[in-house]
Amino acid sequence: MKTEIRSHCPISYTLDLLGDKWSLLILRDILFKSKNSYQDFLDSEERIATNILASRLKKLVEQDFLIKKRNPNNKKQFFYFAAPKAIELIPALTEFIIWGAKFDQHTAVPKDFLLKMETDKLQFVEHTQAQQKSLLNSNDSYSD
Amino acid sequence: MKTEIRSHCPISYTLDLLGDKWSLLILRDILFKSKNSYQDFLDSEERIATNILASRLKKLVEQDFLIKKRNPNNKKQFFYFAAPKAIELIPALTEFIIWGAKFDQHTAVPKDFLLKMETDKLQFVEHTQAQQKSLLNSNDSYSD
DNA sequence: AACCTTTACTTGTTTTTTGCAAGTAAAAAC
DNA sequence: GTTTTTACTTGCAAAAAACAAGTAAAGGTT
Repeated sequence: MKTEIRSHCPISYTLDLLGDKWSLLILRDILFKSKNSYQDFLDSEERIATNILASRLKKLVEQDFLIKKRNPNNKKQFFYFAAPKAIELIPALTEFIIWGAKFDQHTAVPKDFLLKMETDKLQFVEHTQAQQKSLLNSNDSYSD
Repeated sequence: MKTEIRSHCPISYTLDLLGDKWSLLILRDILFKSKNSYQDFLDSEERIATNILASRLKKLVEQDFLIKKRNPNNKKQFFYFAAPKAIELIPALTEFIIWGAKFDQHTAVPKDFLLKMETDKLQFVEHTQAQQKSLLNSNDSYSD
């Protein structure tokens, strides 16, 4: 899978890597919902197709957004962890959360949660990033 | 054009509205590059096709991201202005700029500009938003 | 040891979206 | 009155996504 880069405008570049229907939703599952396996992603309510999921995971690993590791307790299962390139997307995705919650009349985000998130935005971002970094480090020893 | 909403997760919702290959690039042109007309958008280096541009502009107007107005000095030309729903995307797009500039080895963004943007992020965001709001207001009197 | 389940995919086909080339139509300029 | 500008539309080809089904290996169950 080759990703065509339309230009070196930073917004365009980001969209070329991640601006399809599913890549950012997989990253959302990992970064904000503690999901890590193929089956976890399949179970998400947006219902990604198996072939699309497989091809997106492959691309995200190839492009260093995700790191794929065997579950040491179950040789047939793999876990996907956020690499630094993905962890650095947390500020942008946080702004998407704020925007989406503000303009979706039927948003799943509770009002008080949103309010807290907006006032303590930096804290929320840094806390989420620290969480992902420690997850990544704690599994450093695993193979694959 | 009907937009299917996959879920009311705010990230998913945002992507359902804007997560195609071109919508956010049109908004970038308006929000960050002072572009406002059909011809301006066609001239962008990413080379959108005319039919796609027309259909995206229609959708963005229908969904209240953009306001379409006649050029009062040239009856055949239209201008597209960012509505509040688009102006509120500036924080998210700013994070995309920062991310894209950081991870694209060949980014068009100069290092010192990026550094200034990161340290004075809030100021950059608010300045860009204020600019767009005044543009919108100053054209309030135009018809269409 | 044989069978069933879990897990992570792949394959083949249909549908939807995008891309490309050309054409239209009305206002404006010359 | 002819050409140019501006904003599109149309028709067809190519690419991407969606859907349904199948594969294959590891693990668990009897």
